[in-house]
Amino acid sequence: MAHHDLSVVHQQCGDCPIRHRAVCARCESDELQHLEAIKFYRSYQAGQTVVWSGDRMDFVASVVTGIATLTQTMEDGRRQMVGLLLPSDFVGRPGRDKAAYDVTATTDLVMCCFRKKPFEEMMGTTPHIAQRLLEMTLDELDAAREWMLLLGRKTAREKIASLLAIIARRDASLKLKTPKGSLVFDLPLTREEMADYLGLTLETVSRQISALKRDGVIELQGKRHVIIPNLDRLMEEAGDDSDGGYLA
Amino acid sequence: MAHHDLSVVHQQCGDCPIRHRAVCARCESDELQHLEAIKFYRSYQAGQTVVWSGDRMDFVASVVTGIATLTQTMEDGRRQMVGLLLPSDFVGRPGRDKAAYDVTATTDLVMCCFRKKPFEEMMGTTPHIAQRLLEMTLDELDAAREWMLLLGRKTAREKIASLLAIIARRDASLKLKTPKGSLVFDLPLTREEMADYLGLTLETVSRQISALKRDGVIELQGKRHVIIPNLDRLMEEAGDDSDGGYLA
DNA sequence: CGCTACCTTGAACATGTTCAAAATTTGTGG
DNA sequence: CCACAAATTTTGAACATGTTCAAGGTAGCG
Repeated sequence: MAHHDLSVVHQQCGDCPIRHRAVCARCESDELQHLEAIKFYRSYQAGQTVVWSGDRMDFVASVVTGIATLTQTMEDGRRQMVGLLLPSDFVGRPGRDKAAYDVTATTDLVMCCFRKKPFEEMMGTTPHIAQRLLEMTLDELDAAREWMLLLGRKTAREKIASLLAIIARRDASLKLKTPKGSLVFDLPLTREEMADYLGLTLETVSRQISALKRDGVIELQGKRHVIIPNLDRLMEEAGDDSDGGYLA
Repeated sequence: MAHHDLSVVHQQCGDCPIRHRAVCARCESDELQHLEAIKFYRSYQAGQTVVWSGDRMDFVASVVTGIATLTQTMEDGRRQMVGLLLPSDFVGRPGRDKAAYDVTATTDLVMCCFRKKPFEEMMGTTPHIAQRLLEMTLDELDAAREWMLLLGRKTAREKIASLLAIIARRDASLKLKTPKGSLVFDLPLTREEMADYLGLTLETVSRQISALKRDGVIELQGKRHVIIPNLDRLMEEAGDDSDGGYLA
C-alpha cells in the first residue's frame, strides 16, 4: 500500500506528454486554459480497478502514462478484453453516466480527468474537442473491427503474432525508431491478460509463445522481454497483408 | 439484370423513413435543405458490391432501406463480417478516401449518398451533423465490442442464439411490438453470411440452428422464417445478462 | 531462503472444422 | 404448371485445433 500521492501532481497542459495526440490535441491555447480549469489527475497502481462495469462514472479521462484495459465479463466468469488503453487514449463516453466495461490499470497509471458535466458543456461550445473525439472514436472503431477479424478467423499462432506485432509497432512509433531492423520491448501484459485479449486460454498463449521462440520468430529474455529480429517475418506469421494499418 | 432504375427516385428529407435516426437526425429544416442539395440516391440489387476494400470512395452515405454488410478478407480467403448495416446506419468515414472494408448489399438496397467534399465542409459548419455522427460512432463502437465478446468467448450455440436475439430485437423495435411475447421474422442472411458474421463455418451454423429448433428454442418455417416463442429463453441461450443493451 | 505469482509443459478431451454426400429450395425455360 | 438446373442447406464421419485438468518449473521479492 505504498501510495505515492501522485494525485496531487498538477501539470501545465503545454508540457503534457500527450498534448498532441489526446482529445485536447486540436485545442488552441485559450481552449486549453478552459480545459485546464476543469481537469484533475488521478493515479492508480498496477492491478487496481479504475471503474467497474455498471458503476456510475462522473468523469471522462485521457490516459497520460501507463496502460489500462477494458474488459467485459460474462456471468459465469468468461472474460474478453475489448480495448487496450495507451497514453492519449480516451476513457468514458459523453452522454452516458454508467461505465460499460471494467477499466483496470495493468501498469501504474496516471489519468487526466474531466468532470463529465463541464466536459460535455465544453464539447458543445468547442468544436475542436468534438472533432478530435470523433476522429479518435473512428480510429478505435477501426481497431475494434481489425480485432474482430483476429478473434473470428485467426489461428492461435496468428493471434499471438498479431498482438506482438501491434505492441512492437506501437513501441517503435513511440521511440521513433526505423520500422525495419530489430525491435525490442517489454510485454505490458501477463499471459492471462494476453489470453483475455486474444480469446484464448493462458496455456495456449504460453504454448504459442514457446513455439514462436522455437521457430526463431521471436527471442525472449525472461518472460517479458521480447526481441523481434525480423518484423516482416512476424507480420507474415500474423497473417496480415504487409501494409495493414492497425491502431494509429 | 432487371435493373429497376431506383437511382432516379428523389424524395424530400421530410418524408424520409430514416429522418429521425440517421446522421441527419438532429438537423433543423434549414440544415436539411442544405443536405438535400448535396444528396443523391443510389440503389443496389441483392448481392451487389457497393465498394471494395481499398477502392477510392468519394461519397459517404446512409442506408435508407435494405441491409448491407461490412466484411474483411484475408489473403487466403478467410472472411469476417465486421458490421451489419441497417436502415439509418452510416457508411464511410469523413477524412478518408479509401474504403477500409468490402461493402455488400445483402438485400436490395437504397442509400442516400453525399459527396464527401461537401459533406466534410458541412460537418465543419453544422455541429448537429458532427454531434450525431459522434453519437452513432460511439454506438457502433459499443456494438463492435459486444461482438468481440461473442467472437472471443461464446460457444457456437450461444453465437447463433445471440445473432437471432439481435435480429429479433431489431425487428421488434422497428415494428414497435412488445418485447415479450412471441416474435416472428425473416432471416436477412444466408447460412454462410451468418457464419462470416459469427466466426464459424456454415456447417456449424446449420447444425446449431437445427439443434435450437430440436430443443424448442426456435421454430422454423422454411429456411428463413423464424419464430421465437420465448425471447427470454433465447436470451438465456445467448449467455447475455438479461438486460444487455445491444445496438440502439 | 522460501513464499507467492506467474509461467510452462503434458495428456486426455471437447468443440468446431473439413470433406463428402444427400436433401431441399429457388429460379428458369419449356 | 412442371421439370430441370443451380444454389443453398442439412447431415454424417473423420479430423484438428485449442481447452481442460494436472503437475512441475521459474522469477521476483519479502
